[in-house]
Amino acid sequence: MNDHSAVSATAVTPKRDAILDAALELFSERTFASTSMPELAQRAGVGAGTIYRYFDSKDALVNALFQRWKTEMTDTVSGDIPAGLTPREQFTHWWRGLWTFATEHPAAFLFLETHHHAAYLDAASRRAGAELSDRAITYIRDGQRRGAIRKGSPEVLMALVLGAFTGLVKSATEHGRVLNRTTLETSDDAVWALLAA
Amino acid sequence: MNDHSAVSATAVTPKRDAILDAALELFSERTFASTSMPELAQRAGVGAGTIYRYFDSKDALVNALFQRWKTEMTDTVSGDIPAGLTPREQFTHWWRGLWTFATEHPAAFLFLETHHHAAYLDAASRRAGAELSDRAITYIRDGQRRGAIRKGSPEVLMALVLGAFTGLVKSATEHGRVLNRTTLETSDDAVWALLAA
Amino acid sequence: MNDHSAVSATAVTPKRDAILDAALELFSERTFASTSMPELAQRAGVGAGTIYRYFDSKDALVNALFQRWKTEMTDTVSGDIPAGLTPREQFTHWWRGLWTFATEHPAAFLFLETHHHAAYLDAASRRAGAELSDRAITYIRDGQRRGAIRKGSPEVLMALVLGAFTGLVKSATEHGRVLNRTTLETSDDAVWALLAA
Amino acid sequence: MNDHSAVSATAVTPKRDAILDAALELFSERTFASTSMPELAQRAGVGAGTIYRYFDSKDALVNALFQRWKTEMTDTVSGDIPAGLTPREQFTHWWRGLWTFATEHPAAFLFLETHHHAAYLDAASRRAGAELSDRAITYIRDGQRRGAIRKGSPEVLMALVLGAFTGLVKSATEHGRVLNRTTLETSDDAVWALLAA
DNA sequence: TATGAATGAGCGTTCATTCAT
DNA sequence: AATGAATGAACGCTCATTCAT
Repeated sequence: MNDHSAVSATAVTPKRDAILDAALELFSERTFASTSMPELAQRAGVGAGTIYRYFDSKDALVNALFQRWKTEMTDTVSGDIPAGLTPREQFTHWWRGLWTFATEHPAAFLFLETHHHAAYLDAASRRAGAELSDRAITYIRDGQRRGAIRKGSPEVLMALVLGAFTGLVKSATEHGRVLNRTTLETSDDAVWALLAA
Repeated sequence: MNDHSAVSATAVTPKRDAILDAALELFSERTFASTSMPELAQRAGVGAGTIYRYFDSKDALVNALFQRWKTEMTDTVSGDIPAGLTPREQFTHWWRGLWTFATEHPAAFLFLETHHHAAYLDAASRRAGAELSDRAITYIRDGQRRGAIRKGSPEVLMALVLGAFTGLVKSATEHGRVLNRTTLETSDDAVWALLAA
Repeated sequence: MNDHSAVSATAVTPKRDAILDAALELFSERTFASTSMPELAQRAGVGAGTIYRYFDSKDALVNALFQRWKTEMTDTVSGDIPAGLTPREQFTHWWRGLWTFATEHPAAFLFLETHHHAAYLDAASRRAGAELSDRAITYIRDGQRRGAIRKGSPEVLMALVLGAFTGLVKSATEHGRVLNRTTLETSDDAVWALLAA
Repeated sequence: MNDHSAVSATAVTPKRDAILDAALELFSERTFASTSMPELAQRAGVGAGTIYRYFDSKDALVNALFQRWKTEMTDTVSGDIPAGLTPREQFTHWWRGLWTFATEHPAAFLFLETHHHAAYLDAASRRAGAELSDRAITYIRDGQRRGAIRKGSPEVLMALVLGAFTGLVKSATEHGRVLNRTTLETSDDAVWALLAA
């Protein structure tokens, strides 16, 4: 069992990072199942055996990658929403957070989306995956209590909102467009209308 | 090259259908890449070699499957919208059409979604995939002209709407829920609010 | 799980036999652990994948081989000892049986000897391996009761006798000699002296 | 080429010894082929690279180990047989020597036996392996000349005797028994009967 | 001298595809 | 038309060996 977890976060582990970076590229270009370890090794610029110094298996690698980026996304999206805002203002923080993450790390966003349900995700990955949803549902429930968000199952509303954002990113990726600020603001208004009471 | 194109559309080709049906089951249970041809042959109740009488390769099979279901979905969703309706009424037809397809063929809906970007899709599949989007964009553009749908890029609005629906279906699947009529009506209102001027 | 056990014993399965024959050659020339599957496939004249139609794994193959030959050896050595003989006469049947088997199937004899304790042998192999010993111990116990065989632990006496025979075969193999009839008769007398009361 | 041959025999080379000791343990627990160098390094408490300061390769290591223990066994078994004894008395020295070595170094005894024929043994190992046999054959030939040992090929008689002893040790090991003094004395008599004229 | 991270050839095994029946 | 035994390239992974530190 290795994962170099004892190494401090500031330690330089360039090969481990090169492997994770190459994995993110390949798993979002193709998929996990259709990326081979030799291919990954080559892209990372390491020997095939080297991957196994850092990760126990292909599955362990994809889980480490998933957790790393899901945590980053959760922090970026829901990490620093100030208290004392109206639900409408909070929504803009959420939407802008999603936009920031998807713009800065488009491959990571698509990787997380594509691999969300995958059979090879372990308990830690599933827990990491649930955190952002949990926070969003809390936000929606609170907004409903304050009369700002429409009635209905918070899970359904969240699914609609996150689905809409995902649709936006995929569409932009497919057509080679970027998510510009105009799109951000238009969509912020439109999706808030979906949510508003 | 075979695809039985000489066989008339109404001819009964039970093995071909059995193969496509088994493929849909397996590709949505696991994934395309992690389904093997012998496995597929067994599920379809045919010999492994028989698949190659109907499809040139595994890739050709997944393309045929994609086109079959994308066509079906396009027809179900946008096939019979009566003329002379308001944009709001038309939207309900669209949304109900999506719901009908996703409810009657949940595996097909998820299969189409999952494989939308896949590298192995050929030109015909991509064309089939674009048809529904094209019709939706036409609808949105028309609604904007009539002042019923909010301003903004039709592509973006469509991405938001289809993304929202996809989010709904995936969420239901993940939590083992079905898309009931209440959810249908609640979401119809909410998503129309997203779209409405 | 395959092992073609449903196939009748008289069915011709030439590839399966070719694989087992090649495995016997290689496992006795080198060892199980240092024989590779590609090497084995080549020696057997089949593709590497073909081995896996007949055996689930390398371990399953070595177990099938062990059981096949241990059964054959048990039958040859202890299968047809007539009733009503003196212990001395019975001993000659045993010794001649060992000699027959080791002469007709020298590689099999060495393979069985070398792999007797191996960690990868399964329960069925261990059971097959114990049968001949059990019969030999019964013979010794009976000879002791009749006063023809010397006192002492039957297990120890059997270990000495079978060990002596094994030493003979290994020595012959090492020096490229065959076990001729003179050696057979000399050793029959000598080993009976070991056993006799 | 290294083997520290410049180092005097009495020099303390604790790492080399630690490596050889760990190798004996592991090669008798599993086998040579299924013991990895990193595993061996860890058991010996040295770095993986360190092994290569003392031994050129895995093969060189197993040869060094073989020679070390074969020499020790030869000395223990045939090193101090006093002159002027009868063949019967000498035999007891031989048998007791084997028993002493196998009791004090059971892993070494089994290692030597298991690797006797191994393809990777070099000329020096084969020479070391032949020494004890040569002395035993000289003893048998002398005993035959004096009329104390039965007629027949000395090689065959030696193979029977050493084989019998090996069978005894393996049987004891398999059943978790030790070679006690009673067994020693019983077997001394029995095996002398095999040898006696 | 000693280390252990790094390598890449080679392992056991799978699977898309072919072809004799 | 249909089969499924057979293939061999390619998979995930291991390990003897090297070499920068």
